Amino acid sequence: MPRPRTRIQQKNSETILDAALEVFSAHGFRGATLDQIAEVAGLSKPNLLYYFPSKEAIHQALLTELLDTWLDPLRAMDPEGEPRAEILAYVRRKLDLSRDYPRESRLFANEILQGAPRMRAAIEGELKALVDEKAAVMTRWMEEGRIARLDPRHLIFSIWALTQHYADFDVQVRAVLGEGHDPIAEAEGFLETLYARLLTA
Amino acid sequence: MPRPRTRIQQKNSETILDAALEVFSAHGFRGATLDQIAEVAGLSKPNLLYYFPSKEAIHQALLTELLDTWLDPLRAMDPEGEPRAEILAYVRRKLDLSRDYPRESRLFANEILQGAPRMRAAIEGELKALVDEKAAVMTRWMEEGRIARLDPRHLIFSIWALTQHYADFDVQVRAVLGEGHDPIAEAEGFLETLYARLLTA
DNA sequence: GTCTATACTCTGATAGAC
DNA sequence: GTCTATCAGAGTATAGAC
Repeated sequence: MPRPRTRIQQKNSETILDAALEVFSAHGFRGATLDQIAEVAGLSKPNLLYYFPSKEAIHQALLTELLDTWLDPLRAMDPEGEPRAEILAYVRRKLDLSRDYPRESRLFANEILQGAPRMRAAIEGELKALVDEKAAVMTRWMEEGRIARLDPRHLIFSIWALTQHYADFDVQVRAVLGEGHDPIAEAEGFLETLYARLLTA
Repeated sequence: MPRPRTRIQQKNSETILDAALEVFSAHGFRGATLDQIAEVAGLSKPNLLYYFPSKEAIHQALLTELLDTWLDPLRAMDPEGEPRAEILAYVRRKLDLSRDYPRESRLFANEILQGAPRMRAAIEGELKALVDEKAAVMTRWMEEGRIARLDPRHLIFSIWALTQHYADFDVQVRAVLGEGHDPIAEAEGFLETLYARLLTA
């Protein structure tokens, strides 16, 4: 993969990655083909492989980029802030990701669902470390009596599950709700109520 | 696919379906190969195709079987029961599915994640109808003041998301918790608390 | 009913002209 | 840098012996 130096290289790399995100997130790694990605990108298949050495490399580039986006909302939770507000803001940020980056959410879900074959290290390392850190903060908040006592890790899991559900299971959510709904807008109110009640001792 | 008449046909069909569930749930439809399924089943590849006409047919057989298993816990929610107990029992049944049938959960997740290409009709039909029916029951419970007012469909989504997360994202959950945990046992307590607080007005 | 051998298609990747 | 042509391997499915 040539380091993107010229403007055209920069642009093509981005075009490829965007097309790859579209296809990988919809079909998984194995289900996606270079032909599809090339078609979406508007480039020839050999041209893809001029910018990236292999299909695997394209996928890896996406995952690496993804991890930061994915962890940012939790990183931004301020240990010195007001506990309830911090947690609700975290929920809102995660929900924003489901709204604005549903393809990234599905890429991530595909990867975990299949046993995280290409992300195991990041999950056991970076992700776990961040959760440990923030779980400690939440535990302190609970000991100070500022929010209700709960298992902080399962609390975090619940936020992941409830927010990502609206991106990952979008088809099902829309099918069940029928026409004329904005699932994520509705979810925002629902989750606000849920966490307000849950965190009140 | 020969209707399983003899005992050996019955047995082989089941062996194949079990092997297929193992492989499809771990790798998705495209990611799974007949070679893998044959290997797990301990049969030859052509022998698989003696029992089922195609890879697609094996997958379809699994999905059809799956839907009933999947909807049963919600079907069993009794409109005449005690509201809080009925909903908590539903949560527990769904969590039992995540514990006892994680492969089925991942098969379902893979299918929805990729836009439900082979299940759309069932989701828009059977699934939606059941949710509509039970949402009406919940709405009545709310109007009678027996549980807190909430959007009943998002309440159901929350139960799906929170329980299936422990099967679908098992790798991540275990990586974050580290050794010496029983994720689903812990989740049971957490979710009991969550829904007790949520349903209390 | 089950196997070996094989046909045929798809797909990731490369060669080489321009 | 981009394209056409093509290779090699994998994968679904079938033919036909036993």
